[in-house]
Amino acid sequence: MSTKAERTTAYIIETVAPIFNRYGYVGTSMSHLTDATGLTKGALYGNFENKEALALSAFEFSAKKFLKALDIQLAVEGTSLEKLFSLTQFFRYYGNFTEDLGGCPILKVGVDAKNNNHLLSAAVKETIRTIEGKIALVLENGIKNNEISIPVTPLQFAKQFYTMIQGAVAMATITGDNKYLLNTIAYLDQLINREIKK
Amino acid sequence: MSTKAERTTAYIIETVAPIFNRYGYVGTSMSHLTDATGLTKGALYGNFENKEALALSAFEFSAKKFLKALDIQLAVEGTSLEKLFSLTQFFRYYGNFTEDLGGCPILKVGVDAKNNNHLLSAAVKETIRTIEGKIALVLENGIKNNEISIPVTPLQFAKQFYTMIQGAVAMATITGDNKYLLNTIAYLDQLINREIKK
DNA sequence: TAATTTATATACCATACAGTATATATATTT
DNA sequence: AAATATATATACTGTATGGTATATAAATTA
Repeated sequence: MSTKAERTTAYIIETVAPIFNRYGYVGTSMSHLTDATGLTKGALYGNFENKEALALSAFEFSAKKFLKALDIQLAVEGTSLEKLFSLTQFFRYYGNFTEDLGGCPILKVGVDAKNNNHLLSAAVKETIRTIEGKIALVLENGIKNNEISIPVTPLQFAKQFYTMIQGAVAMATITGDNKYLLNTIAYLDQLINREIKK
Repeated sequence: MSTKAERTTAYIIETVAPIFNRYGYVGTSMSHLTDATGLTKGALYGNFENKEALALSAFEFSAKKFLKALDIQLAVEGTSLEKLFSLTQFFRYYGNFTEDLGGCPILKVGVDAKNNNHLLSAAVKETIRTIEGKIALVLENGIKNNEISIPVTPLQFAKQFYTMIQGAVAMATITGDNKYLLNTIAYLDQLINREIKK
């Protein structure tokens, strides 16, 4: 069993993550976080060296949650095509998933940290690389199993695929209109069926 | 000729716009702005009611600059196809254009202001509507002149088109890798040639 | 349960924040 | 150029910021 201290650290991270995500690094104050957690500064600084370390742990928590969800979609039983459709289905109502996280962590933290926090910015880039790699792996297997054929490398296609999704995520986030996601996913599903399905 | 006061107001806006864009609304402090302009708080508050009004004027300045560039691309002599290719070419090196603005104002301010500033957020949404409308108009004319045919309404296609571009802008911004833009534009150019060109 | 280690709360830094009242300097008008 | 109107600089609010030293409380170990 975990110690009380470990549970407190975990509690702080999961409570704080959506706040950092929503309001950004500079937009989130320590008092904001003491309010949300019901703890004092002493507790927060006892568990984390400073605000930056806390924000970094918070992003890593959100990123891990996202990557786990991604894994679940791509681990669905069936062909690579079914895995891809499982993924697009996940993004169709991505808003429901990111609600608890305070928005898409890749987009929010990626844009926010760009000029404010190098460590955070680097962590986001690394996460993007991981995401693209996971999608590329599914494509590779699909090619190997003769289920699909793509005109570029798997990684290149994965990048293009995720870029389109992220565009819809950005537009849906900024405008508050989920149709951007629905329409983009409809487009991608068509693209899979017509262009890469063998 | 404009008065000294008007010129000062204009000078403040254009100096301040890229800073707000780069560091976000809360991430930009008034002292940050007095440093950049070489003026004092007295001057800034003499020309703008408060920080929010200043940020709003700054965004509108950036948005207008972007919309003007968009107009130039879409006003190029030729068919609707040539106008679209002129637009995609503009986005190929969009980073050069947005450098002076402190990044893409739609993306940066759109994501940043979402939970921090309602006025700014509304202004971004309005700008997006304008952008989509301008692209849709080109498509409408293309249909009318029998140059293109699209499977959805012009506005719907314009939204999808801009969403894809914005995805590449987001990924290029977050990762610092312009290839996202180059590859997305290559894809879009292909799409135009193969799917909508008559 | 007592001793000890560890975590949290309190009270406090110095600094930076947005914003303002007023004095001074600069444009503009006469 | 003088009078007037306007814009900018200065000096100052009160509050909030991230962070810290230390006291107190609560876990953990003996």
